[in-house]
Amino acid sequence: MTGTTPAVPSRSDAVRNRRLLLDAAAKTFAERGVEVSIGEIAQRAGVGKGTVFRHFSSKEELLAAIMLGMLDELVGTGTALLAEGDPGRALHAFMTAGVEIFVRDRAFCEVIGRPSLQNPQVRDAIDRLCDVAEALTARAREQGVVRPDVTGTDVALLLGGIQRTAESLLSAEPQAWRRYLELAFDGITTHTGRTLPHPPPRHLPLAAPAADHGR
Amino acid sequence: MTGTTPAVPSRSDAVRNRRLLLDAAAKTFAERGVEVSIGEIAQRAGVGKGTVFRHFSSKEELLAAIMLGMLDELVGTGTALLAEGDPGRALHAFMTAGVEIFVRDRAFCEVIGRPSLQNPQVRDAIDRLCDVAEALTARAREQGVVRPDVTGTDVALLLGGIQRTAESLLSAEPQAWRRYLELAFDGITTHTGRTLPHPPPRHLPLAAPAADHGR
Amino acid sequence: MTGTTPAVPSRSDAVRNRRLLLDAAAKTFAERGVEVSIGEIAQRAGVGKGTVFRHFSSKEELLAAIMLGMLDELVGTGTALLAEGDPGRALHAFMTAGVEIFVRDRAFCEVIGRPSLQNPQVRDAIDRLCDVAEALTARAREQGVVRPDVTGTDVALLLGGIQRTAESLLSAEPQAWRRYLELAFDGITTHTGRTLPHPPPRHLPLAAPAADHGR
Amino acid sequence: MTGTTPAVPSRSDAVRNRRLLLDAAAKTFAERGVEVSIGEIAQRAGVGKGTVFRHFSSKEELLAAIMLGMLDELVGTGTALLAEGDPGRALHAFMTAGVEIFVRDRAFCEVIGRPSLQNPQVRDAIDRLCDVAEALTARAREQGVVRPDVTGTDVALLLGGIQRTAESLLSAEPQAWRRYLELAFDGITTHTGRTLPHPPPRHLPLAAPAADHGR
DNA sequence: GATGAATGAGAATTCATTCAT
DNA sequence: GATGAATGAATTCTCATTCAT
Repeated sequence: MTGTTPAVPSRSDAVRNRRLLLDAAAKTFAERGVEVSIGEIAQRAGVGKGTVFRHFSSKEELLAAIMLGMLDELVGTGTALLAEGDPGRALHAFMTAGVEIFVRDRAFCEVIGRPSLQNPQVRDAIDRLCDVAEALTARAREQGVVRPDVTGTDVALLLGGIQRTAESLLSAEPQAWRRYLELAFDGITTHTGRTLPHPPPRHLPLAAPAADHGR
Repeated sequence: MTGTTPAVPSRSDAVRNRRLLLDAAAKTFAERGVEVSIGEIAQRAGVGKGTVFRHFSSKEELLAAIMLGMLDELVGTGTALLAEGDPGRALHAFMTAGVEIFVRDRAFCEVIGRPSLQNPQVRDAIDRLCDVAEALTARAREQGVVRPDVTGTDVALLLGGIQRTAESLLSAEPQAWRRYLELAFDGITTHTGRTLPHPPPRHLPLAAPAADHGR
Repeated sequence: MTGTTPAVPSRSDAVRNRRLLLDAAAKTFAERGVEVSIGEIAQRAGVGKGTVFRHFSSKEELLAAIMLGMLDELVGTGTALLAEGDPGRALHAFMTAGVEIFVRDRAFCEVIGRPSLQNPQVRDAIDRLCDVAEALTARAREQGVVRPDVTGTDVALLLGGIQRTAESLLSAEPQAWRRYLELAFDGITTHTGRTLPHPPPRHLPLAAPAADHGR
Repeated sequence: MTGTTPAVPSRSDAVRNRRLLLDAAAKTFAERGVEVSIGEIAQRAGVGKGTVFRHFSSKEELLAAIMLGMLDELVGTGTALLAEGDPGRALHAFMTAGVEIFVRDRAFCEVIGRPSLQNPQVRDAIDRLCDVAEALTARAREQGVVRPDVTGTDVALLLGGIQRTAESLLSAEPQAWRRYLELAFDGITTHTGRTLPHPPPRHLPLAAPAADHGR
């Protein structure tokens, strides 16, 4: 209903294959990035290439399905953390979980927030992510833990930025991202009195292709 | 003298074509990223494909030449800023210049700090960049503007992270990166009393291939 | 099972295409030598270029498959001739069959015994060829038909030499090679009392690249 | 007069460059075969690529000039050997000198007698070579040293065949060709009573392209 | 439904030859 | 005359996607 591909197949072997496929694709995309060939994913899943295209009408859509899963997992984590008593601690835990996803998954880094990923379901999931990030941020802001001009979207955007900062260190120092998470956390929690120079974004617009770079 | 490719050819037509080529490549890489084909760059420069390979023995080398120019420009800016009286202001200006390069150039973002870029000259330029970043950072640190546990390499790494944070906003709001630059600057200038959780990196190791992601 | 490429695909269309491909490649290599492009072979087989690479992972491998077939055919002929009562006649028939392959196939001439052909299966087939040549030669030697200092490897090497001797005559006189086969056969069967000046080779070492010529 | 390229340039630097070029081309072709690029030869000669084409209107023509020199050297050797008292010894020495050229020069092997080399001057030189080979062979034949049905052209053709026989051994055993020279020499000197099955060729026809294989 | 075979556009790179300097 | 810059056709190989089995 949300595309050309049935969300859930009826035959039991089809259900099983879809599961195998998602698992194999998740692992392969995570390790090798979006450039992996469909053939390799199919092989790793133990199915034929045609089966991939039966379940997902394009590579793009398969990738989107994987992203969706990760985004929703993070949304779930954030939602659960809303129950945590200490708003600052909750926000920190949420950011930790978010950066961990980026650190763990190469394809996720490569496409999240990039114009190449136009899938509407993913956009919706990103909106949900911003919402839960905003909820967590609002609590912390109200308690004075976070500076008043920082939003949930800022927080969501920072996740990828933190991973990117640490990226070249990670193979030698897999935990290096924690350093930059802390730096960023200090940046948003501290109130220096200065106001941030640019108004906070409301949505992540997934810019039109080829427009996110170059003047 | 700096490799297999003469840095500057002697004949006037070659000089002119090299210039056209570098300009076209810089623009094309900046706008479209490293995936652009040599054919497109050649076309844009108004020369044949073969001419590209006469001047640069591979696509990789052409890309490295472009990167080198940008890195050295930034190193020059940083060096000049060492003469600025206010260390904090100098560091801020340096970071602004750095992020601007990332924001302007898609290919730069795609390869800096990634294992795919193994060119030794580029590595040297990155070392120089870290050196000047360290010099600027040390001055600011000594004056108490920057927290004692932040290094020049941290600062260099942050440049890409700041761009990445703003990336998806830039097509709609080209100046949005300034917001995240400020956030990051606050993060490094403020001393909350907490110590950063991971020891500061000394070098940018240009991580071993295929190891910067995945578990 | 004999490498990365399945020796025989299971689907009938694949079997058919593989057959078309091998036939087209064999003919084209035979007529035009190793320099023919994959595109031409594909065209001649009536398939797309990609299909060639599906069946054989590189041009090199396709060529090796063709060579292997011819070598094994000759090994089979030699083995059958071991049952022939007259050892001299059997050896002669083997050499005839061998030179005929060289005469028929340009690519075979171009790569057999050359360092460019490193395929281990082909090397094994050449070893088998030397073995059967040695078996045939030994029988003839024991009967005094062949001089005592001539080996099976000599015989194997002579096959290419005989074709090469006649090569420039063949387009005008397709049977001219028989003349030089006879000359060579007389050379190995006669015992003049003189000893050959160089010790007989045991193996065909497939010389290290770039070392088979030049001082 | 024999082409578009002046046989001998008049300016002294041109004379010198032609010499440098021929020397460099001879060495390079000998070591690396006909596939070497003109650029490499030019570099080795210390001249520009354009200079090569000023002296020789195509790569083909440069190659022919080199071949010509080697053929004429061998013709000279053969002519001198006509003065040797022992006809068998003279023929043997001639063949030794001939095979040595093939062994020493990779490009020579690759093109002599092949349809790709259509140069008329080279054809004439090959005719001269056959003539001197015939003169040497005739003397030996008349003395009963060589069988009556072997001609000078047979001898000329055998030179390449002998090299080809030994080819794959030469990197490990640089003198291995002597073994096959002896075998061939025994073949032509012995008279077994059998008659060679194919009539002797008179000329080396340099077959039309693409016709020397196939069928 | 599953399979994997076929396709063919597209990429980087090489090099003989031409021609402006 | 000498130079070396420019050219562009040609090559091998990859891979998302389609479709016959």
